[in-house]
Amino acid sequence: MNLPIRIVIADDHVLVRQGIRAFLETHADLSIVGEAEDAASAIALCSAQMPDVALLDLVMPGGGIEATRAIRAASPQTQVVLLTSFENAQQILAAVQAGALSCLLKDIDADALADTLRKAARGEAVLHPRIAARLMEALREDADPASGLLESLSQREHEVLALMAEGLSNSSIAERLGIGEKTVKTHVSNVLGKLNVSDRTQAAVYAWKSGMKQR
Amino acid sequence: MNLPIRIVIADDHVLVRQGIRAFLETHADLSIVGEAEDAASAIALCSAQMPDVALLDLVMPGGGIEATRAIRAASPQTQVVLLTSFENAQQILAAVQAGALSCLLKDIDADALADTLRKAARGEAVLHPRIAARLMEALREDADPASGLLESLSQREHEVLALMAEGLSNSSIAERLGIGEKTVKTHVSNVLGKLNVSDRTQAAVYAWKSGMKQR
DNA sequence: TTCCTTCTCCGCCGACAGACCGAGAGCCTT
DNA sequence: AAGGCTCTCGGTCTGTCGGCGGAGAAGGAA
Repeated sequence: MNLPIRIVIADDHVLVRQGIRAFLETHADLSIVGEAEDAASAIALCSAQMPDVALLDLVMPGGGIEATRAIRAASPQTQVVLLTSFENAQQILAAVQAGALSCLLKDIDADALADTLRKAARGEAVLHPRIAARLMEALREDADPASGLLESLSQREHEVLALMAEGLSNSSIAERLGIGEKTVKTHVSNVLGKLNVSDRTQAAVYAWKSGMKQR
Repeated sequence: MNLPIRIVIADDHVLVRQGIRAFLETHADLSIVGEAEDAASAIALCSAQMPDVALLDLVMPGGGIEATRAIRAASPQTQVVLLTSFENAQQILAAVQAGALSCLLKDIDADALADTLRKAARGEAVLHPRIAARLMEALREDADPASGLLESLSQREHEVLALMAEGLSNSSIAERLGIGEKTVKTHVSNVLGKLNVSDRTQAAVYAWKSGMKQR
């Protein structure tokens, strides 16, 4: 057996921290090297201790996501495992993109938590099944265009928008589609009108935000 | 107990289909209403049978992702569950965005498969833990900018680009940042030069493609 | 100090963008 | 046949964009 895995716990509820500590102390290979009750002290603690794993509550004073980002920046070898009571897909997505490795619900049992922490120390991610399900939902949602406005575009206008969204000028679009530049300008004007935006850049941004796939 | 869950299996290997069928037939509430060996016949079968769940191999002639998309379009009440041997995050992401509900690895045991199918019939998603881990990796990867060119931008230029990427005009950016429009134009010109693009739309597209997050 | 970068701002000017006007041809529904 | 939609193209005009050259102030590095 190697050195014990060094862990920092951050949660704004004392009871939760004590509970987790009590759970984890029954495992000899897990060592709790510090506790914090808000984002700022969690970040400071991780900067000082450089733990293997930081176990953070997603909702805590100062913000669990901000804490994740700061800890990952200050101490890259520290893997962040998030605990959450609720299943908010957007928050979880943001947390993952901020650098969180694993996400667990608080109803997890002690052995599974210990297992997740060991995996985290090795860089292996774990997603709670219910969280995974929510994440799937979220991904499916922002995958579907269904932004309404996009559907009002004609076939040709779609093509023109797609090329606009690649950064092409009117003349380049005309060349690519084999039509006149004046025609392209007409299509562009129609697209701007239908999308309710005032210039091609906003149209391109709209296309990207809507996840227009026809690249 | 309600009506049995109607399932279509699609896999290009006969042995796999027979194996799955043998597994599932031990469950009284699961009814296999058809088998297919490629995307085209799977789509046709689902259009005709309108099953509750389609169990597809991710790699099959015609493409599991295309099959997923077509089945979801032709028979929206059919939930798609994907089976895969490999853990390619990009493919899985694409599959989820094509409308797949759950993703499993082929090393799953029969009871877990049955459980996943029952959940799928109720619209509940299941992600295989190893797939979940890969998905997390992928999400973390395309979250980090690290596009090189972006790092040559100064702080102010970053801010200006971020606002360009939201579709703001020079005057709006000036207003937002509390500086003169001429100054904004200078920054914009510098950004265009550093990013090696010729207009603000291309810069905005670049920002989006690079996954610039500083919104 | 000197040099370099960054941020700020100025004027000039050509080029493209986008609005507004009209119009002909093809296609589909009524 | 009439009306509607789409795609095509034309002209005109105003505004913004973006390039070019210049410049002052502040801060850090050599």
